[in-house]
Amino acid sequence: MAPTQLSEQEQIRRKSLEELRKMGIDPYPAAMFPVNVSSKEIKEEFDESKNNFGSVVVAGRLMSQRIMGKASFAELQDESGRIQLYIARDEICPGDDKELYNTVFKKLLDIGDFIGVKGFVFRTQMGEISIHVKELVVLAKSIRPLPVVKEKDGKVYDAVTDPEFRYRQRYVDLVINPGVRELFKKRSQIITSMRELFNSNGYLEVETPILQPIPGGAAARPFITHHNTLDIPLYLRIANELYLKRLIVGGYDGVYEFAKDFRNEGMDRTHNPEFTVMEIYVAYKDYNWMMDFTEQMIEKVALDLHGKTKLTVGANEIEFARPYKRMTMIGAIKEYTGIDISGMDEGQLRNVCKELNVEVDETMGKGKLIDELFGEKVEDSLIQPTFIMDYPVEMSPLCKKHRNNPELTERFELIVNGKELCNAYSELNDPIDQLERFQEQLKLSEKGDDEAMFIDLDFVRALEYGMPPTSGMGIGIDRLTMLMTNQSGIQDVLFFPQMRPEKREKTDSPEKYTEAGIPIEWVEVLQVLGYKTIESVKALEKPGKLHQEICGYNKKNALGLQNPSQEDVAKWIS
RNA sequence: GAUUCAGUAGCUCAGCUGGUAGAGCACAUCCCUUUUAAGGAUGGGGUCCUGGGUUCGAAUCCCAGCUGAAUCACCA
Repeated sequence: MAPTQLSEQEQIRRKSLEELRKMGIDPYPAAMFPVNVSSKEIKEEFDESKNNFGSVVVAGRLMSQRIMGKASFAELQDESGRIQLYIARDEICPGDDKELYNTVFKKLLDIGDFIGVKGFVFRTQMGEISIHVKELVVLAKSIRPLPVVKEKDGKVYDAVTDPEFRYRQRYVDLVINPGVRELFKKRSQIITSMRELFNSNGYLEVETPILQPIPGGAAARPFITHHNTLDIPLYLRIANELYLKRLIVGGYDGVYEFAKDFRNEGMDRTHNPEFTVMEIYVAYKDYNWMMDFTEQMIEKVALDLHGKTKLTVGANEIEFARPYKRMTMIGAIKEYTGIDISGMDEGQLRNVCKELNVEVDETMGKGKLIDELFGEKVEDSLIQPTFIMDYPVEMSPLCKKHRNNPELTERFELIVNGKELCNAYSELNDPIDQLERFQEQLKLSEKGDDEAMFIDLDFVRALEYGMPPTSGMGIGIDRLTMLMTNQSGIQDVLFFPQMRPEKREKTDSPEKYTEAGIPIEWVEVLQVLGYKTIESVKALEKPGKLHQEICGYNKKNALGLQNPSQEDVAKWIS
């Protein structure tokens, strides 16, 4: 009997796998299985009086078994949900051979196995819609036990709640925790809903480069990589703005892209290194139009998803119905602090910040100071959807100056639940102004701002050919999903949030041990005892301790191996 | 990056002021003709995250580390 590192349950399942094979049943058959209905359709549409569903074929995971003599109940889970199976021995084994029921179903099948069944739908005495099974086949064996989560009247028992487990093994989370698959369907539906709106307006869905020689369109630290053939650095995009505007130059009236962006910054409950944004650019529009359009989009998303516009998010009720409140940034600061900062110079602003205990430092210019004021004193208070308009020009190098005030820009953000959700501009299309703004950014960068934008001369060249007046808007899809599904962490709306890599212990091959003079039969023992590398054996100082450990293990587990002498063990170590 | 909390069976968790490692579910064996989170009985299963220290004795106390979470800081 070989020692093993598999748990008892895993060993049993592997044994069952072999038993199935011995019985001539392929635990991983290749042939397609002709499913003709989902569990959800059956539950929704079954009508006893019509006796519809007289012949159904369904497949999924076996999630529970309740065996009562020659009849059993089981639960089958497919993508749409669960349905109860009624399995009677003499129904699935009409002849003399009762192995399929007695051995395969009762003994060799486990929770998590994929099976397929054929039968008819009926209602049990307890009133539950069930499938009376006539035929049962094994579709795929599961050899790793699934945590068992139970649900009764909407109450969940023994849910797997450990975030590390849920995020690292999302496939398990999806199988066992009710609602998780549904949540990610909602995410998809949000995107579909937006796409419908854009397409119905005739805007074109496009794709632009993820690998960019100049990471533009936002202020953020990029990931950097290297292209071997060109032998140049390439950056993973931090935004798709500049490429989409090039397409407006090229003559499209409306373009949009659902894009993964990458930022090499901190990770927390609202930041993942890769995240999804949607950016849209529409020619001949301005930011006023875009505010209307954004409202329309958000309202539609809420309605399509929930059939209503008033949603609970955390402790708040949020009304997503149009129209949303609109305030200028300076107006909002005035409203929430009582201080009118319009016309103030840098020194005055700095004093205001000090007065209000807003932390500032020497590198901050006028725009940054106003931004800090807003972020500290206003943003958190804006729970209901609110457009904040007219940001200082220093903060918005890609945005057109305000038509009435050259210190401001025609920019708005949509703030919901105290957090920014959308960002939009009347896009800057003056190539000379654009180049100057880039040069301003370069100065910031020389001052040590590692998030200042790079100069993209090709983009300036594109603007020189002429770009029509255009309005653009970007929205974080992950954050939108969090809002719309009432999730508090970005990790909960990403299938595979970024995690520190799992530490896997290095394990040496048995050859390495035998090369060091250790007999093959002791290798697995050593590894089970935690000496997974030959170095870890060599690192030991006292052969006596190891000798005792392995002899003890041999005795305890009745392996029947001939114990080595202490001298032998000492040779392994030396 | 700072502070706090957590890590015990496949899963959810208990384990007090240090004294033989526990429950439920899951698993195994047996009994049972239709159950509803779970029919009954019996049983197996543990690197108490890792490494040090204190102690006659550590899951428990101390130190360091690993992993995760929360709060804060930073951050288009």
